[in-house]
Amino acid sequence: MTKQKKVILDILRHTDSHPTADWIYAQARKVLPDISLGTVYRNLGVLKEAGEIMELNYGSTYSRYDGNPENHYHCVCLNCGRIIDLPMPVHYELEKEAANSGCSKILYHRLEFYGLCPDCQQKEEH
Amino acid sequence: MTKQKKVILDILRHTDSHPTADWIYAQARKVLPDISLGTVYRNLGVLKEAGEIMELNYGSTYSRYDGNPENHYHCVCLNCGRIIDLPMPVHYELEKEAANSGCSKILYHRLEFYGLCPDCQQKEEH
DNA sequence: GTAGTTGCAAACTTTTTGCTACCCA
DNA sequence: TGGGTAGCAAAAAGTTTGCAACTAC
Repeated sequence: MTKQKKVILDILRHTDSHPTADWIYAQARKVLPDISLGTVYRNLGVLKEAGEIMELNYGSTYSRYDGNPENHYHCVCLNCGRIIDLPMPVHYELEKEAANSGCSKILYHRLEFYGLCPDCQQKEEH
Repeated sequence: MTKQKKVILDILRHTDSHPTADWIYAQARKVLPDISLGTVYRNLGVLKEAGEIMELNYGSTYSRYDGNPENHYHCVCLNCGRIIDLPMPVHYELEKEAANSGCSKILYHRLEFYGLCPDCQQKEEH
């Protein structure tokens, strides 16, 4: 665990904003001004492999990262692009159903809802 | 509707392989040898906007396209990368639940299962 | 001491874009 | 004849990689 990796993990653990690699890089530079973008990507890859974080790619050309490795569901705002964690229970029974529909050996599933986040919804009402 | 757009839509409507832009380009060139990759991308974008097709990006650096614009669920094989359609019903009640958890104005949702496809599952057993 | 990691920069992949020419209603 | 597309090639955007120097243990 190098200090670079620690800083990156720290940043992800202390935000719920599902940031991009670039944003993480910018934050990390505030602590380690000489850190490089390559190192950020390398460590994000290592942390992902280790199951410490998750990589999300919901309808974008770039990835976002999630410091919470437990399965949980997301709301993706089609207006501002924000990704919000949803405090709803994970429906493992869906995996049984999918298995019966022809998907063998399911390890996990992902569920995202696309719409408007509360902020954008409110703005639209004005 | 130019002939290029028609060919691209035709290719997508007649496969269930969720192909990449590159694969579509290769197929299209068999019919229209002078078609360019830029045109493929442009038309995929237009068709997506028109709701004729869907763009999928499940854990890859590149997108795949789905000629079936109706919401349905997928099984992503972690071994061979294949994406399979699942003939299970769409659970719209999940959207109600998500709305109650803080996601306003939900337009649609996506659900994917990650695991092994029947082929890879079988190979693993040997 | 050394195995693994960094910073840097160049390379790579996928997708987008600018431009001129073309096609067809 | 003119508005919308195509083809081409160059550029953009995001990510990965090779390498010499450096770190952490």
